[in-house]
Amino acid sequence: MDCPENPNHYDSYFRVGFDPPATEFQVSDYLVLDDGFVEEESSSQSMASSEQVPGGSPTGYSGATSRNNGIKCKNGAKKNKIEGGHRVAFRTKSELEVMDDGFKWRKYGKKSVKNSPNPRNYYKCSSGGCDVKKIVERDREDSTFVITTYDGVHNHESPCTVYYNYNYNQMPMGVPHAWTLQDSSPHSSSSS
DNA sequence: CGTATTTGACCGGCGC
DNA sequence: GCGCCGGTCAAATACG
Repeated sequence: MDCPENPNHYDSYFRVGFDPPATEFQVSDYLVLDDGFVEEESSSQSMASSEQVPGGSPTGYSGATSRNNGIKCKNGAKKNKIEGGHRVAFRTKSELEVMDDGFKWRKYGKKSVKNSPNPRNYYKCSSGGCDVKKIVERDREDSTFVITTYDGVHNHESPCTVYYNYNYNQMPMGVPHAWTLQDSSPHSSSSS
């Protein structure tokens, strides 16, 4: 998958740790689950939320009217396991459970897991062709912590990220390579 | 009117 | 074989 939004970006994103203008999330744990590979990194870092993009809400996404083109793996046609799928788990300390990465997420389900007293929210990328899923769950011990699990990678760029890229290019501080997307580098490097 | 969100029900997989 | 849990979809509702 070629997607520019691979976990690596998030990693760099956190490492950048530029001071956020308003919202501040503390990443307590950053787990990268990639095809059996699990990396655990406990560090308290400050991260900014893209939802505070000065440009306003990045609602300029293409109206995904085709909500029907979703996966229809109902009758045995269920998708295989996470084959080459990217799984990224974040544990952030935030009052808001929904952290806008700049992408538009559509909630498609909510389920209460027995392991946690708090319900688990299931989000899916609203962009057509992008079957990225996001699972948001509050920590059962500390409700102040939110566990966000990203499943898959975006095959498109988020308007918010592009904005950041554009903005940083003009910023004196420079732009973190993490956000410097390869604007149009569809190198399908199926890293499966 | 259109779109996003909500809730419940259904299905599949796994464990016992 | 049955039960339980997790996950997803689908229809209805609410809001913009």
